Amino acid sequence: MKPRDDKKITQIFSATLRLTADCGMAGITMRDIAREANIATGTLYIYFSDKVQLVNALFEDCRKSSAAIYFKGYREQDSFKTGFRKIWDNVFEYRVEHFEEAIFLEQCYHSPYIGESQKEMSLHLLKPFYRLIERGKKEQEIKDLDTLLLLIFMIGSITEFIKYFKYNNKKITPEMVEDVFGICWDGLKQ
Amino acid sequence: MKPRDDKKITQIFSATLRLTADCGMAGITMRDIAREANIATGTLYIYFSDKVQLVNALFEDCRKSSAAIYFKGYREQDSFKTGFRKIWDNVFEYRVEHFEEAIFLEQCYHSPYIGESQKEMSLHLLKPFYRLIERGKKEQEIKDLDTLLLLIFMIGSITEFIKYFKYNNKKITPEMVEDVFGICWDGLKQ
Amino acid sequence: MKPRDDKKITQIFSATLRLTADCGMAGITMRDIAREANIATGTLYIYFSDKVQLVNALFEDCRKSSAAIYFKGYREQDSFKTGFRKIWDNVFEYRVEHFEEAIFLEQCYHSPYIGESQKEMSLHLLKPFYRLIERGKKEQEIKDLDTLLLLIFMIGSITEFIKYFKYNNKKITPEMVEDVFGICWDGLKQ
Amino acid sequence: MKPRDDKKITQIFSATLRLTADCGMAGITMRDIAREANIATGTLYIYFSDKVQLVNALFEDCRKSSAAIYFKGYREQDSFKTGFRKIWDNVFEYRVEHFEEAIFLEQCYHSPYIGESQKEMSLHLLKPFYRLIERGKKEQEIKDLDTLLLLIFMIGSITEFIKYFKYNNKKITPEMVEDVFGICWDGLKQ
DNA sequence: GATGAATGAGGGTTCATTCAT
DNA sequence: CATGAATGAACCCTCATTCAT
Repeated sequence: MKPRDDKKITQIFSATLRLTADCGMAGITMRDIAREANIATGTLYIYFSDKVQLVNALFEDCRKSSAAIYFKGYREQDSFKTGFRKIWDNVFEYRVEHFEEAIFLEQCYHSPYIGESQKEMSLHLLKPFYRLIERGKKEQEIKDLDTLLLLIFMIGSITEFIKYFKYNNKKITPEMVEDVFGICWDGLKQ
Repeated sequence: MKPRDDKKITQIFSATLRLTADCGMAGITMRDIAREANIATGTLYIYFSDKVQLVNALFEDCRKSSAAIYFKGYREQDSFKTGFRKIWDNVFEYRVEHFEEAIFLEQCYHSPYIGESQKEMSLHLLKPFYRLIERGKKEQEIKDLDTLLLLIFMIGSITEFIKYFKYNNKKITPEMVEDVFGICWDGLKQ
Repeated sequence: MKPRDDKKITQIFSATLRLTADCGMAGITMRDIAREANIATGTLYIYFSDKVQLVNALFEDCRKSSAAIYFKGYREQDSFKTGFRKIWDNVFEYRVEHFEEAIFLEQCYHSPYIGESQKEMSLHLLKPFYRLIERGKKEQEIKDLDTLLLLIFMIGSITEFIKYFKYNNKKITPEMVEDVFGICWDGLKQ
Repeated sequence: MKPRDDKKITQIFSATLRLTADCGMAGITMRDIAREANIATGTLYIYFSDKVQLVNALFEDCRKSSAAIYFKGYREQDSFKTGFRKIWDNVFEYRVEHFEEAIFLEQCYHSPYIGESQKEMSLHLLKPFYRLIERGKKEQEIKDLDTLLLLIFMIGSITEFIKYFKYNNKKITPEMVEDVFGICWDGLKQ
C-alpha cells in the first residue's frame, strides 16, 4: 500500500505561499495550488479536508517554524543586549528568507479563513521573547512601556524594513542591517 | 460611469472598506458590497465598470484623501521637528480614524487587483514629507540613511502601533501617543 | 426591473420530473435540470437555494396538486360507493396523466433529500379520503380493517396497475379500467 | 473478478442494500459501500469491474434468490388455491424479511444502472407462477384478466402492504397476514 | 438611473476508478 | 489479494457581469 507522503504537505505549503505572495489570498484557487504543487486537485483533499483547513494548517506551520528559528542560539543566561540582538538577527534573517510567510500571515489576519482563537495562540509562541523584554525593562536597558507594545514594534518594524528592501529590489548589505538595527534599538533603549 | 449621485460612491467605498476589514479582500463579492451599500448589484456597474476598477478607484481615493490630511496644518517654514511632529500626528490620527483604509491598502499590495504602476504612484503623494526628511538629514536632526527607508519606518511603525491598539482593544490615551512618538523619534534621531 | 418568473418554477419542476422518470433521482444533476428547463444553471439557484430544497419543493408540490385533484367533484353527501368510485377514478386518472410524479414520489421516500417530517405531512392531505373509508366501514360496505391499511392498498394497487400499463406499453381502455376497479373493489368490499 | 473470498461478495451486497434503504441509490458511493462492508475501496474493484456491474450483479442476485424462495414447498400437483396460498405466503414472508431488497429493486427500475433487457429477464423467473395463474383462470377460480396484470397486482399489493407495516412500525401478526391475504384473494377471485 | 433576474464560466469539493505498494 | 493514496472529470454552487424592465 502506498503510504501518505509527508513531502506532499511541504509541496502544498510552499505552493500556497508562493501564490499568496504573487496574487494575495484573494486570487488563490485550489486548482492553482494543486498545479503549483504538481499534484491533482483531488489529492489536496487527502491531506486537508478543505481550503479553510489548509490555510489554517499553513498558518500554524508558519507560526511554529518561525518561532523555532527566532530562538535558535538564544540563551537566557546571556546579557540582555546580547540576547536581544540574537533574537533580532534571527527574526530579521527569517523574515528575509521567508518573506512570503510574512505576507501570508499578514493576509491571514484579515481573512475569512483564520478564527480569532487561532490568532491569539500565536502570541504564546513568543513567550521567551516576552520574558526577555520584561527583563530588559527591569534592567533599565529599554523603555518601561507595555511589553506587547515593544514586542510588536520590534517585529513590525522589521517587517516594514524588509518590505522596503523587497518592494524596491534593494540588496541587503551588512551595513544596512546595522543601520536598521540601530533605528530599532535607539527607538527602544532608555 | 456618469455618476449623478456622488453620495452613492461614498456608500460603495465605505461598504467595501468595512467588508475588507471584516473578512479580507479574499471574501468580498460584488453582491456583498451592493447589499452593504444598500443598492442593487447592477447599480455598482453604473459607477464602476468592473470590480478591478472599483478596487483601484478606492485605492486611489484612500491614497489621495490620506495624503491631504497628512499635510493639514503643516508649514514648510516651521522648524524640522515641529513639521515632523505635525505630520506624525496627522498620520497617527488619520490611521486611527481610518484603520480600515490601512487594512485595505495593505491587502491591495498583494492582490490581483492593483498593478505595479498604481503602487508606485502612491509615493508621489508623499513628496512633501520626502523633502522634509531630506531636510532633517541635512540639518543633522535625524540619521543619514536612505530617505525612503526612514519614511517607511515612520509610517510603518505607526501602522503597527495602531494594530496593537486595535487588535487588543486598548484605549489610546495622550500619554500613550507620546510614548509611541518617543519610540519613533528616538529611532530616527541622530 | 425584470420580475421573478413563476413560469420558470413550472419549467424546472417538469424538467425534474421528466429526468427522474428517465434515469431516477440517482442520475439527476442540476445542470441536466437546467438544460432540460431551458435556463442557465445559475438561474436554478434564484428559485431554489439548493438541490435539496428543489426536491423538497417539488415533493410538496406533487403532494398538494395531486390531493387537489383526488377530491375534484367529490361530495361528502353522496353514497359511500359513489364517493369511493369518484375518488378512485380521480386517483387513477391523475396517476395515469402524472405517472412521472408517482415515480418521483416513490423515489423520494428512499432518498437523502426528503426528511421524515416531510413524509408524514403527506398523509394529512388525504384526510377526506380517510373519513370516507371510515364511513364505508361503519356502513359495512368494506372490510373492517385499519383505515390506513385500506387506503394504502387502494392507492398502491392503482400505482401498480399503472406501472403494468406503462412498462408494457398497453393502451388503457375503459373496459380495462373497469376490470382493474373490480379487483380493487372486490378486495375491499365486505 | 476471480473472487477468492465469496463472503466478501455477501458483505458488499448487504452493505449496498442497507445503504440504499437508508438513503436511496442517489446517495450511494463506492467508498460508502466499501466502508460499510469493511473493506478498502480498491477491493470492490477486484470483485466488480465497476459500479454499474455491482448494481447489476446485486439486481440479478436479488431476483434469483427471491424467485428461489417464492417456490419453496410449492408443488404443481396441489390444488390451485393451495398452490396460490403457498406462493403468496412465500412472497409475503420473503418481502418482510428482505424488505431492503424490495426497495433496491424498485429503485433499480428507474435508475441509470439497469438496462431494459435486464428488467425484462426478471419476469422469466416467475414462469411457474405465471402458469399457476393461467391454470387458476382456466379452473375459473380467479378473474379472467391478463395474467401479467393479475401477477403484478398480487406482488405489488404485497409490497404496498409491507410498506404500510414498515413505515408505520406495525408489528405483523398472523391475523393481519390473514386480513391482507383476504383483500388480495377477494380482489382476484371470480 | 436603478433594479435584480439571468447568465455561464469558474470555484470548492466529491467520486468512480487506477495504481503503487 | 488487499489497500488506500492519487487522479481528474464532473458535481453543486457562487459570482462577476449583463440585460430586460
